[in-house]
Amino acid sequence: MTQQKIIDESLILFAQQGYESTSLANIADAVGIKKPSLYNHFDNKEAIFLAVLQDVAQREMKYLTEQAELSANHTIYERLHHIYQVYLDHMADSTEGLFFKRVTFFPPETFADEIKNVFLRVEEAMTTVIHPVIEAGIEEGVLRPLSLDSLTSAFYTLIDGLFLEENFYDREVFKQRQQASWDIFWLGIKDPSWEE
Amino acid sequence: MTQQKIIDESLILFAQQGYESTSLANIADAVGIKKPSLYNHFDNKEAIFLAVLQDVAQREMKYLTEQAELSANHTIYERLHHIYQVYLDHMADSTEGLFFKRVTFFPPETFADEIKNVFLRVEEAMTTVIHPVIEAGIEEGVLRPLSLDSLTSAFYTLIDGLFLEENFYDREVFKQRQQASWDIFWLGIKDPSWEE
DNA sequence: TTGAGACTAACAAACGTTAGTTAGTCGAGG
DNA sequence: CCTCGACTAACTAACGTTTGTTAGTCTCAA
Repeated sequence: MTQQKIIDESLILFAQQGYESTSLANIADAVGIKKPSLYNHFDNKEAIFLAVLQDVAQREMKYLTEQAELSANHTIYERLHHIYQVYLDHMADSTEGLFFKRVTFFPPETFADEIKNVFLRVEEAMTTVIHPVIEAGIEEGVLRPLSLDSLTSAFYTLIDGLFLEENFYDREVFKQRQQASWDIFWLGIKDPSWEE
Repeated sequence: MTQQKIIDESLILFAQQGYESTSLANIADAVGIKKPSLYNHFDNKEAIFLAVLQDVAQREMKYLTEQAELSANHTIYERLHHIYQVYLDHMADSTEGLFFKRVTFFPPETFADEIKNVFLRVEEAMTTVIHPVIEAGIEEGVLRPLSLDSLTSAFYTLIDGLFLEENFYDREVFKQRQQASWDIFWLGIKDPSWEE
C-alpha cells in the first residue's frame, strides 16, 4: 500500500533530517510518486508526521517488551546488562531510535503535546521492564538497598549519556567508554557485601 | 556594534529554533535592521552561524576553566561535584547551553566538521580540568585505583546523560534524577575503604 | 460507470541572495 | 577651511528557487 510506504519513507527522512528540513518533494521522491499525489493519502504534511509518530510509538513499545522477556531466566547482572545493551544498540542503530530521539529532543513546536505524550508512554513501558529486575536485585541482596527510583534514574542517565556520545566518538573509543561507564555504574549499584 | 548584535541575536534564535528554521528575516527583525543589511556584515547565512559557533566555543571554554579554579582548595568530592554542578546548571539555564546542545546533538549537515571540532576542543578543556582532580583522588586513596581513563569516561557519560535529559523532564523531576545519578556515580568511583 | 490514485500545471508565500542607491563619517590634499 | 574620495551601513527592489497546497485531468480496475 502506498500509504504505508509514505509512512515508512517519511520515518527515515524525518529521522535523518528532522521535520522542518524534510520537504514533501523529498518524501515523494523516496516513495516514487509526484509531490501532489501525497495528497491522495494525507490531508497535509502535519498529518503525515502524526501518522509516523503513532506508528513509531507503537512499534517501539512492542520491541521493548519483547526484548525484556528474552533474558528472563538469567542473573540480575545479565538481565540488566542485556536491557542496557539492547536498548543502546537499538537507539544507536535503528531509524526508529533516531527518529524518537530527534523528535523528543527538539520537538517541532506544533507537535509538542503529542510528542511529550508519546515519550511518556514509551518511558512507562521501559520502566515496567526495568523495575521488576531492580526489585528482584534488591530483594536478593545483589543491589544496594537504595530506592527503586534512584536506581532506575541512574540507569536511564547511563544509557542517555552513551547514546549522546555515540555521535562523537569512533567505534573503538566508544566501546571503551561504554565498558568503563558500565563497570563503574555496576560498582555504584552493586551491594558491596554480595560476592559471586 | 551591529556585527556583535547580529551574533548575539542569532545565538538566541539558533538556540531556540535551530539553524534551518531561523531565517535571515528573523535575525534582521531581532537586530532591528532590514534583511539585506546583514550582508554588510557577513558574507552569507553560513558565515553568521560560524561566527556564532566560534563565539560560543570561546566563551564556553573560558567559563569552564574559570569555574574550576574556584574550588581549588576543597576536598576531592567537593571539587568533582562542583565541576559537575556548575557545568550542568550552565547547560540548563544559559542560551549558550541550549545552542551548544542543539548543534552538537543534531548538527546542520554543512557544519558537521566544525561542530565536531568545537565539541572536542571543549571536551579537551574539560579534561584538563578534571584529570588533576581525579589523579589527586586516586593518590589520596579517596577514589578506587582504576585507570584515569575509565574514571574520566564515566564522569563524562554521567554529565552527557544528564545534559540530554534536561530536555525531557521538568525541573523537579530532573533535580531528583540528577541527585540519584550523582550519588550512584560517587558510590561507583569512591574507594570503599575510604571513610570520613 | 464509478472511484481511487496517479498525473500536470499552477499557486502564493517564504527562502537566501544580489544589485543598485543613498546618507553619513572620516582623513588627506589643496 | 573646505572639499573630494573612500568607506560604512543602511535602504528598496527584485532575483530565482523551493516551500506546502489546490485544481483539474487521465487511467485503470472493480
